[in-house]
Amino acid sequence: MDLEARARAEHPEELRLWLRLLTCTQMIERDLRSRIRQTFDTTLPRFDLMAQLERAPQGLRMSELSKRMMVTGGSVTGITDQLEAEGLVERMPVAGDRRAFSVCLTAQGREQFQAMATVLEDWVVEAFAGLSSSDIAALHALLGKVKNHYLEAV
Amino acid sequence: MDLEARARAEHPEELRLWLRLLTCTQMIERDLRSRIRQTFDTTLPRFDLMAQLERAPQGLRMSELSKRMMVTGGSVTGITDQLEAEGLVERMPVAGDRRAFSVCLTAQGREQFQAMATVLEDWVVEAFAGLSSSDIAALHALLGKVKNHYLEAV
DNA sequence: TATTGTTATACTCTATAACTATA
DNA sequence: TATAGTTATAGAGTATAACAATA
Repeated sequence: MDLEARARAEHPEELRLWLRLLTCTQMIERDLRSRIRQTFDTTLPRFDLMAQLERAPQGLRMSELSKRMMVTGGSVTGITDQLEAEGLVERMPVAGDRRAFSVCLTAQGREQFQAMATVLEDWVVEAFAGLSSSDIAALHALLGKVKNHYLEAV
Repeated sequence: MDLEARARAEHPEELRLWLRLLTCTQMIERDLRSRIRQTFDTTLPRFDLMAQLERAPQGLRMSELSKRMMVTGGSVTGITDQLEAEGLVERMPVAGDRRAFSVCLTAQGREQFQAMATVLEDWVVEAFAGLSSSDIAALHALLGKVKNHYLEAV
């Protein structure tokens, strides 16, 4: 067995795991994306940004959104522009730093987010209908390990 | 508690699981995408298409690629065009159906794929370094449940 | 001099729908 | 009439880098 073949044989489990993780996520994501667009005329990144804000009532800075959504600043600016134009979020000045903004959900944005989240949750429940409660907990915990290790490594 | 609040309270675990699944996948995907582009000047969907072909030495039809990659036919055509222009894949005629093609890796494509896969595997191993062997097996099995249930539901 | 956020550019992927050729 | 694949269009997301304003 040559070096390359050895390298492949040594850790095929991780690669298989990655491919399966990617498949599952894309499968569900494609479905949700299609439904969310048809039902609410919006996109997953826009929903994601609103979800971040919903958990941060005091608002988040552009840089913080960028970090949490794991997207570059330019993308956050673009998505925020769209949502602001539709009156769903607003840029508030930050006391003590005139460079920065705090992006907040408007009342309308909060209302629309709640409506979307309710429906989305039903879809997500469907997506995981093959799992028992303990399966869900186990999967959540394992992915937590992946996430935490990754964040520490960076 | 009104209906909406009940709906949200009844299955918050699924939504949390979905968000974590999405986060983990995007985290790893972003990293791999960046590395694969800088190192090999290619993209994940292109790699994915080549990976599908690597597992199917006799080649795959456009429609089969579309199904396995879970993207529309137009996307497959576009990616195949690029790869064919670079001599990495080729469209072969299918005996008995002059409408169809069988897309195959060329010798050069197979060679380049092996080189990429070897390096990518190391990156993927890094990504899952927080998991033990049994964790990996468990995660793989749980995602398998998700996947199979989803495919049956469709 | 560093940081916050925006702008400009270019590219990839994606879906949709209309289209051609063949079955 | 249905299927395989292509084309055309339009849109979103992304990265990069240059830029403005402020720290």
